[in-house]
This record gives sequence, C-alpha cells and structure tokens, in this order.
Amino acid sequence: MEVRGYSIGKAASVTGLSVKTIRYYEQIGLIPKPPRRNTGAHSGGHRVYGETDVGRLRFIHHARLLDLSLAEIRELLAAAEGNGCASELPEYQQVLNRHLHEVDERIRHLLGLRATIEVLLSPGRRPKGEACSWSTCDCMRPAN
Amino acid sequence: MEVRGYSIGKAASVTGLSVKTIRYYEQIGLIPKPPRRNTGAHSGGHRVYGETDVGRLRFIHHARLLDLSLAEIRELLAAAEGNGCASELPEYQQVLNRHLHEVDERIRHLLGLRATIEVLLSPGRRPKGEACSWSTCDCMRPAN
DNA sequence: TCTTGAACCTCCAGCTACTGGAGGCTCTAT
DNA sequence: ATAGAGCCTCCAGTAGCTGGAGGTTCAAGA
Repeated sequence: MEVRGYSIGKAASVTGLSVKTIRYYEQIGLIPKPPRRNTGAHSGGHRVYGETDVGRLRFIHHARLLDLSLAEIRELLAAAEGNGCASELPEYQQVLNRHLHEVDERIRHLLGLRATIEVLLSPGRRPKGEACSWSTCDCMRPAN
Repeated sequence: MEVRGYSIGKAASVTGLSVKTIRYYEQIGLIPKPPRRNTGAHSGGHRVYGETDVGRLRFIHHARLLDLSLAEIRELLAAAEGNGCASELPEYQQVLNRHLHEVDERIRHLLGLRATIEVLLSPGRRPKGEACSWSTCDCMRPAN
C-alpha cells in the first residue's frame, strides 16, 4: 500500500480543493501536468500526483482562502521554483501586504455601502403609498 | 431643441451608465428595446430613449452602486411594471433588507480574512532564511 | 476470471456583469 | 461635400470555477 502517489480524488480530499478545480488549475497551466497511470486508447490515463504536487496544491488552496488571485499565486509559485515552498518567500510577504490593503479597501467600501443602505431603510424614507413615476422620480441619486 | 428623446450617449451621460452597458442591458432583456431613429440598410438606426427609459436606467445605476445583482434589479423592475418607479415599492425595502445582511456577511468575512493575514504578516511568522520544501511544508493550514 | 460500480477521463457550455475591438454606418456642422 | 464624432452589430475575453454528457479505467468482490 505504500505506492507513493495520489489519485486526483485523493489529492482533492487532502488539499481541500475539488477534483474539477485541480483539473482546471492544470488546464490553465497553474500546476504542471502530472504523469498518467496508464494511457488509454481514446483518452489519457489517471493522473498521479506526488508529495510535491500535493504541497503545491495545498498552498494554492491556502492562498485562495486568503482570496489571492490565481495570477498572484502563479507568480508566487514561479518565485518558489526550486526554492522550496512559497509560503516562506519574501515575495509572499509582499503579496500579503499588498493584499491586506486591498482587503481594507473593500471593507471600507462595504461599510460605506452599508451606511447608504441603512439610510435608505430608515423610517423616514419608507414608501408613502403614492408611487412616483419613472419619468419624474428623483429618489435615487448615485449612492457614492 | 425640445425634441424629446435621448441618444444612447446622452442617456449614458445623464444616468452614469456607459453606452456599452446600456446596450448590454437591452441585450439581456433588462430594459425594453427602444425605438430607432432611422432603420439603416444593413443595421438598426440610432436608439431613442424617453424620460421613462432614462428614469429606469437611473434606477438601475443606483441599484448597481448598492451592489444589487441584475437578477434582483430585474425583479424590482418587473414589480414596478405600471406602478411607478421601483424605489418606492415595498419589494425594494425587502431586497434592501436582504442585501444589508449579505453586506454584513461579507464584512464579517473580510474582517476574518484581515485578521488571518495580519497573523501571517506578524514578525514571529517571518521567513527564517531556510526554505521548507513543498513536500514537507506544513506552514499553510486552511485559513478558515 | 468476470463483473460491477465508483472514480476517472475529455470536451463543451454556462455563470456575473461587463469591456474591448473590428469594421462599418449615420448624423451634424462647416 | 466632407470630416469626424457618435452610433451600429457581432465576436471574444475577463475570473474562477461548476455542471453535465458521454465514455474509460480501476479495484474489489463473487
């Protein structure tokens, strides 16, 4: 049973990604094409992943949970080429730093949105029974 | 100059939407097809929008700024059929209420993300110079 | 060995909400 | 008449997957 190698399903279950997603990552060239077990007549055989592949996939999943883009992840993986795993790279810290600011930006935006919606929901703004018409309505000014 | 009617460019500039976006909304059936000025030989003539159309477009823009989905907007526009503009409808309040919760959810998520990133950026987690390998690295556990 | 059924394979389409571009037509002003 | 701005249609691409059709392969039990 010590046959080193993960089927795509096994790789999926240990990394938290879905089988479909792993195949997609391969398709877009985010991860290298793994060897196949047995090349069939009409289509490829089953993919076989090694520990390195699984480590890479785990990192990708981790980074996706942090909401890094696949482009950012792609760069990190490239930077890690032959340098061990990506999560200890200074590039990773840089990306994370940049990302932190983006997240802050998004939070700020959503807080503004939230405030606007609350105003629109406040009792004073409730419908008065008499509908205004599309052509004259001025109740919706740009929110931002 | 009182020729009631907006070209698509005029409609775009008074509603805040782009020309492309207005055409897109028509294409997906979000707004009705407007009459054309002059049906040319090979293609349609220029679109002519009325006040009602512009009011509707203004509402759509407003709703998009609130980050309502086109599906939600579509329902609101349907509910407003023949009932004046959508922003005074009780349905609008409902959608807004629901949306407020979604926004809260997103904010919560982003705050969690933010905290995770900060931990990853904290001095104690900085790279130690010796890179770990893909196959053994356990530095990235799922963030959530 | 045969069979069954789960897991795998490829390829295609669709989702959201636009945006860019090619290539051509029309309107207005001079 | 002509220039150029603005309009037209159609196609493709963006991000990050996901679902499904239709067919193959693998491992385990009889």
